[in-house]
Amino acid sequence: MTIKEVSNKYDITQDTLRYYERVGMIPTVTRTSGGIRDYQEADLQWVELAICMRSAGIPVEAMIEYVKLTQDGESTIPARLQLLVEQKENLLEQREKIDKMLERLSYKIKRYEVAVETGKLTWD
Amino acid sequence: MTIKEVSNKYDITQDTLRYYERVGMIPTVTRTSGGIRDYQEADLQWVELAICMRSAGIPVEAMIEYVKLTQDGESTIPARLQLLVEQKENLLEQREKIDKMLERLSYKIKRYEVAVETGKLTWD
DNA sequence: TCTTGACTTAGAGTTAACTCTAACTATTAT
DNA sequence: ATAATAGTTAGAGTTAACTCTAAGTCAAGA
Repeated sequence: MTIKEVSNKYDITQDTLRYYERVGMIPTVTRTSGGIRDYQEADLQWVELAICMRSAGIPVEAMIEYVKLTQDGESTIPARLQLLVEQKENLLEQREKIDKMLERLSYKIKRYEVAVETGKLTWD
Repeated sequence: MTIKEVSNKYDITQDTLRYYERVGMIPTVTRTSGGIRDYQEADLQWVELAICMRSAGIPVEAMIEYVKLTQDGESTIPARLQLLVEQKENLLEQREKIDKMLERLSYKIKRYEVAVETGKLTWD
């Protein structure tokens, strides 16, 4: 699969795909004899993981560290486990913050809905 | 309340407090006769809202827009409502992404836990 | 009165995560 | 064979959200 196809498939720019590879957020992608990227299934799985992590807000740095560890063999499994557990905790924290804000928003929205209906702002 | 006290209370730098005010993320804070910030209860509520929104990942731009609308009287209530509904939808989307990643992380973590116990990586 | 420490503003600098540019090479269609 | 298209790298530029610096003002204690 060419970089263009991958770009379309995952709706991500070619620049970003090259950037992810360059900084080590995904391992080096398979090339053709001419040196052109030719994404294999394994490469695509890395891309997909990278996109998923980034969209959840996990920093590029963490992903780079994880990729490094996977390249260094099975002795790094405990370190990988620790890294993933840390990121999971971060995400749980972030979800807490979002939930808190969602509640607050719901309250304000209800208040404004009443105001729009009645023409008057009520409470506080 | 001085900026220092607010800074300590909410664990946010004085620089950031001034920045929030400067860009209009919170309305202008009450001053002493000498021009020094003297946060009143209403000011603190804005600060708290700003911190809550930012920690949930709502962009500064959206908050600025919201503050502008609140300064422009009750005629802007429908616009405020729309803004808040949009932000709520964004947060729900973001939470979805986090949940997806959390599931993925849990799966990987389980796999690595088994690997650490048995000394062997299983599945895929 | 003098100094210390907290405050002020304006504006420059930093960081993360892209995003773009330039100069070049390779592949494909005519 | 050659033009158009798509790819390559190295490195500069951009954006959001702070964060820091400089130069100055103000209030309280020795």
